[in-house]
Amino acid sequence: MHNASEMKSPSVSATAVTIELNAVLVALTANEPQVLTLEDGGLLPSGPFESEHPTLQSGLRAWVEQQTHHPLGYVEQLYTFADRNRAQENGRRIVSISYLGLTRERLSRGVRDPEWRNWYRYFPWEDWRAGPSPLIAKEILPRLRKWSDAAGDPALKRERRQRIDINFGDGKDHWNEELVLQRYELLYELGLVPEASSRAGSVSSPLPGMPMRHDHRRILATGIARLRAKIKYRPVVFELMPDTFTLLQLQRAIEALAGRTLHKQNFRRLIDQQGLVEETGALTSQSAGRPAKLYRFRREVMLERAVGGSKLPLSRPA
Amino acid sequence: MHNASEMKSPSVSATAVTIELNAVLVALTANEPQVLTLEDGGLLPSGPFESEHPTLQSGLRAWVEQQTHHPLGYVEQLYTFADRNRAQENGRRIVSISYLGLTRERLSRGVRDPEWRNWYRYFPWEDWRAGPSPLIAKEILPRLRKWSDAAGDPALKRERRQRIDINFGDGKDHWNEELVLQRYELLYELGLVPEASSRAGSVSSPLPGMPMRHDHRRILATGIARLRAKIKYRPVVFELMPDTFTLLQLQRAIEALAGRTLHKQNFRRLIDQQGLVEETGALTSQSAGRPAKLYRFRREVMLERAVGGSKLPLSRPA
DNA sequence: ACCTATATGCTCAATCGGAGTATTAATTAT
DNA sequence: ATAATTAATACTCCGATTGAGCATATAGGT
Repeated sequence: MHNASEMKSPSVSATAVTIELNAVLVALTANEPQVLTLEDGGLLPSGPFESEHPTLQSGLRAWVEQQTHHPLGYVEQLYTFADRNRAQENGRRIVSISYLGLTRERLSRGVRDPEWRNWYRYFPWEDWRAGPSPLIAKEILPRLRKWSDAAGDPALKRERRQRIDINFGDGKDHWNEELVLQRYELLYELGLVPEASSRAGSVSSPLPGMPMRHDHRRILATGIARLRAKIKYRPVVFELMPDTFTLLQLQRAIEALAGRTLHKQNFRRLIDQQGLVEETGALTSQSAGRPAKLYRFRREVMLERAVGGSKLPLSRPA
Repeated sequence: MHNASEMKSPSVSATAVTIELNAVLVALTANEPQVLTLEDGGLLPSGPFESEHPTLQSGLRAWVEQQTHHPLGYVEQLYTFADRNRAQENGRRIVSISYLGLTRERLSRGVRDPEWRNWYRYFPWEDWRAGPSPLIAKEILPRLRKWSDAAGDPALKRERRQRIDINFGDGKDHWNEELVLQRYELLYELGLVPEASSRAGSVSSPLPGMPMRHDHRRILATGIARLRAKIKYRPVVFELMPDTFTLLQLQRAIEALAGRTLHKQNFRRLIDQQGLVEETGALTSQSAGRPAKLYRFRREVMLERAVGGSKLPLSRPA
């Protein structure tokens, strides 16, 4: 029984840690995905969790809103980890809890430090809107192939080749836009990003793409990956859209996040099948081309659609 | 600039907290989903995070394996939260980080305290393998309807009805097996589970289904929900299966986790389309019925399949 | 009057997914 | 032994979904 009680609650002597909250705050400006950064783009906003906050999320909201003077919309937890490479002055371990936040407005516009940056500056190879990223074929794949060819064991070589294939495809097609994190981790492992420089081999001329301090670029990758996955089964894009918008604007928004172009007609078919939006009655006036209808998000569907498509071949209720 | 530096790292005076790791350990025995519990089923195994562990996951593995004397297979993080209702003797806040773990063997069999329990003892309404759970129509829906009918505002009433519908359907069909957590939370909100008794209204004769202490049943719900979602797009079931198995055994395993029955023929079609398994050449001998082929999991597919199906109507690479 | 840029409507074929029928091959009960 | 029972497997059908395009409509600009 003593064992059990040891398991059930931390002993008083349990290690004390400090909680750090990190935020990947996303907005869309001019059809470009933006993320809020600090210190010349080198850090994600982060702050301590103080015990007066009732929950972690409220703690996060508190300092984000205090810093940005703007309400924060949708928030979801990303991941928690204990950074083994960081400790505090007082020796306490730091545990980082990261969040993804979506917001409609550009916050603190023009201000120098909290600054919005296009997330593709950090991950240039993730933008396929103009076709397969040339960076992959020209810079990345050659180095990855060198790595897989360097494997002695044929089995290991096959494994490495497979891993490259899954993550980066053949440079042309078979691109899975959700693997943002895995791709970053592969590049990190091979020392192809500056953040990896403290480890083993030196960085052999790092790839294009801005680094961040600590593991903030990894956290950003996690956030992008999560968002790219989520837009497929939850109407979260609307958190980033203005109240009314045209279908093309909506399409461009999703394309910006996914880093891929969509088939216009099929996209429209999908949208109205899902009943996600309704016409406002108004039309766009300015700009070239035929005026488009304006739509608004049907907030009701947040309740209607439980989604969660089953890929399981269910049987009849009998 | 001072603002910025405040944001980037916790001040030395930042609140100290204690980390508690919780585990939802799952195994399958005789086609029933089992979860490891302590103290007569009232707690999930949990232990403190000590700073000598390089990562959170290794900390988790360490004490789980020390307690159960068995290696732990697949592990994934579930959620992190700061329980507002709990504080430690020394006043430190407790932050709980929960994990889902899958294991092939029944650990410490027959031992009294770490004990495996069928998870449907905690969530009887989640088992639809024998058809729509009668518990829902007889016990749950009547009480939920009382709640929705009690709403004065018609808009509120509609909202409540919708919420009931999404989560529990009409008692017959439209069941979404992934909403384990949302359903539990709804029941909790309405005070229909014993754990909610400390709050507002007293519990009006709680529903069937064993409670747990603290918020462990909520954590369990999170784990089940995650696993039910994951088996649809990742080959995690195999972490719970023996080395070789028949297709029916595999089907029963998935049915146990999902709480629903599958269409046998279509299930088989799906499995071999995906190329997840290969024949061993052997057949089953004992037991009634025509002998079945034995299969094994093709570990290679872990690499092959990046899966992540897109529901986006992509356009051609142009 | 054209040209260009969008918005929208519709079609067509391939594939997928849900449901069921039919047949084969073992074990168990009578 | 023979029939009943339990599984395993093979196929078929058909409606819904999805990927790709063609065609037409409606604006502003030159």
